[in-house]
Amino acid sequence: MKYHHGNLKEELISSACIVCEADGHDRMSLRSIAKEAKVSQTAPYRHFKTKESLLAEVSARGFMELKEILHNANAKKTLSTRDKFLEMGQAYIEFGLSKRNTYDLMHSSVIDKTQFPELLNSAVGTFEELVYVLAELNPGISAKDLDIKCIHHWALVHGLVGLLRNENLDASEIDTPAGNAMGLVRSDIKSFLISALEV
Amino acid sequence: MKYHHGNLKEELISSACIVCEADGHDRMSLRSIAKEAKVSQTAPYRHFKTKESLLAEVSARGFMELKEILHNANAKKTLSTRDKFLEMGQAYIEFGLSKRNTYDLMHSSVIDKTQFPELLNSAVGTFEELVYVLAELNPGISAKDLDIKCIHHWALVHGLVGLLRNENLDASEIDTPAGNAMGLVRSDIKSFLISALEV
DNA sequence: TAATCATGTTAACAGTGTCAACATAGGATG
DNA sequence: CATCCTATGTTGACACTGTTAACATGATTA
Repeated sequence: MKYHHGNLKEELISSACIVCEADGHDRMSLRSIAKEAKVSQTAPYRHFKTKESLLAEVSARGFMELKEILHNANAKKTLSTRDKFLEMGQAYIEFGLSKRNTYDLMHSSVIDKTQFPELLNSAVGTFEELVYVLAELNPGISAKDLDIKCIHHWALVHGLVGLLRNENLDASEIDTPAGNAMGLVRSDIKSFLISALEV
Repeated sequence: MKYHHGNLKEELISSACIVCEADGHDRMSLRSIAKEAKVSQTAPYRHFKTKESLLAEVSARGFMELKEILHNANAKKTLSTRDKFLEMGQAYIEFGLSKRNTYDLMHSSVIDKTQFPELLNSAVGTFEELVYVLAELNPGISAKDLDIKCIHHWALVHGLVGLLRNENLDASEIDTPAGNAMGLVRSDIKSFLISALEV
């Protein structure tokens, strides 16, 4: 039994990523992931100043993964620009729905992002990928209008993820117009995007 | 010193509303609001099965307040239907930004809304107000298309609140295109809505 | 070889949600 | 009016949390 773990920081982060996605960041305890790494409950404090800073790392990885997903969607050379754009929208939404709890953390207020610059950089990546494709799609647009258009579309997909994630409205046993519409949208995200993104 | 408080449930809820908005729901403890009501730390359990169920009450009040705000915006008789619609969008966003932490709770996953039917009803209220004005704005639209349009616009304002709330992007000392665009949108929400909602 | 320092451990503190057992008072019932 | 029931309060306890201080270990470096 060696006293020093050797790779503790990395193991804590990847373990935290798994637990956060499985249980939600608010139900993850530092002690439990320390135990999982077969290490004392205060060992994580040699690598992370606080629990928040470990969560920041998890969040940053989420943003990086999302950025890569968006980048891949935008890199499908067989597609038209418009289709790449739609593909990105769909990929974004699917990420938000499949990595539900991680996505939650990424936009949670438990992390004060002004204190984690590298996290901020990761978060901005989402925006940048959108800029590329929208610029291609709107030749001659002013920089300001382009930025606003990005926010518009980012807000749309981000908001849709938020609504769809809220299982209160659809998939509940209660039959409401809102719930039914949610189910409709969820079952065919691409059609929704086509009707919504087409301005 | 009377043994029975007389109005404890109501006092706990309204106290929780204040604390949640001030500190965020994750930093609110049952014990602290019990102490604030000058009552033992387990007294709340006579009125709420769990902390979650008290939070559900707070969330429900948030939805009710939001519904009223939207209703008032939609009831301004001097405005055209289109302007009422814009007014609602702006009111929604301003609620999300001013009642930041409450809005957070309302869309948080710490409350399993399927277990709180009255909360679900309140949440659906947001959707209903939107249905009214969009139906008026799109005469002859099919029920299905109307529902989808509602989700579209709801997602847009909901998503925008989420992005603007994330102080990581604007108001940070770091100068990024995303941050600048956020500041632009925030400074003139109505203009943004006009450009975004106009399909 | 000796010292330094990153990285581990143990012990402790204050705080949390929650439950079981008990106390009180006010309204219903005889 | 006396009695009991029940809603509502309290005390004490449990297991858990994040976090800090003090100490231990062992690899790197002078």
